Amino acid sequence: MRIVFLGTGAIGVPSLKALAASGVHEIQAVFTQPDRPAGREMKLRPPPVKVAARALDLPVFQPAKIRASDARADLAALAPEVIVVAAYGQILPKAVLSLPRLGCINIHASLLPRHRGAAPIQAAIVEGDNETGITIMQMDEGLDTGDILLKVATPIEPGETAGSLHDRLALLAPAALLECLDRIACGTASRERQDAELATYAPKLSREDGKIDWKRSAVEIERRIRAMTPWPGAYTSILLRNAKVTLKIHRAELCEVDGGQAGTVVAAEDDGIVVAAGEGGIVLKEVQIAGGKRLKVPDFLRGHPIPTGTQLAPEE
RNA sequence: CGCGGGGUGGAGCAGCCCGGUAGCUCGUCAGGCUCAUAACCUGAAGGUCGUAGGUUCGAAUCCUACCCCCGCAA
Repeated sequence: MRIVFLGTGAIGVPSLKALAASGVHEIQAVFTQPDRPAGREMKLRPPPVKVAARALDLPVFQPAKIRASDARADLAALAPEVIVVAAYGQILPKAVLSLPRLGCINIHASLLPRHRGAAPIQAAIVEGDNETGITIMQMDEGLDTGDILLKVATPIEPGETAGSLHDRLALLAPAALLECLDRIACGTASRERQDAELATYAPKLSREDGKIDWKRSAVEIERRIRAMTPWPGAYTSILLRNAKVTLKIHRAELCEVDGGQAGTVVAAEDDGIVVAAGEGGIVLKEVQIAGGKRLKVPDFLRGHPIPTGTQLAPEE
């Protein structure tokens, strides 16, 4: 099939590569978001999909707005049979959705209708779901509301972070996508309408979402830490040398704890920094101070002794 | 020119403002104590203080340039 690929985030990269390597599909072009100032120094950085597309020698389009008339004209000129969308980052107008004969197919990183929206992977972990997956759907004008073509589930392992889950899901997508395109080509694709009653919405994350509220239960906090890793990162603050600094938490586990006010350090040993939560306790295993390197707790404690009773996130 | 922190024996840090013998917590090695130990005691090895210049009688410390790491912000 003649395909145009619309994607920006890394989750679409394996799928793009798989399409290119399939032998049966022709990727006419890749549309991705413009290079944006990012990273330190605010240098212009190309999105992951662009890098992959370039490596595959595919034509790349980076319209600021896909709904702009010239961008639509470019698309129309290619006359794709189907458009594949993966974490593109822009809402597609009806004119684009109806452009290809077979419409637009979206790769979504959750089992729809659960976790529609921008941050489905993180939401699945925050909610404590036992499983999540990849949904291939026929796009319509709503936000992730289109008919489901294919779903692939995967269990969420204990201790799994959004980062590791993201990578696994990204690798799950290609097979599902190819299977789906096959069925569409043969006319054997089945469509399942989403049950709106079961829908949940996973809004885009912000920096604030990584802030730990120690009054919540340890179970919730532990999930949040895993969900926010590696981005935006779970963090709290701590008083070191009389200065309040941000402490990023890379790895933590649930633990037993007796007593202790929420947010206070109950013990700080090489085994970890034990913090009392609203209910239960969290033991920090790997942390990072602002400006410092990511450190395992034993190393961190060498240079930053933390007395028992220290209050995290003081005065907030 | 987006803002900011940092590069000091193997690890993590202090010392820098107010130049003048390299320090702390660990680790490593040896010895001791002990039924024994990751515990405790004693001792030892190990550092061009990111790189290159400059100021100075003297620079980890002050000045300049460059390299590398990281937090914020996106």
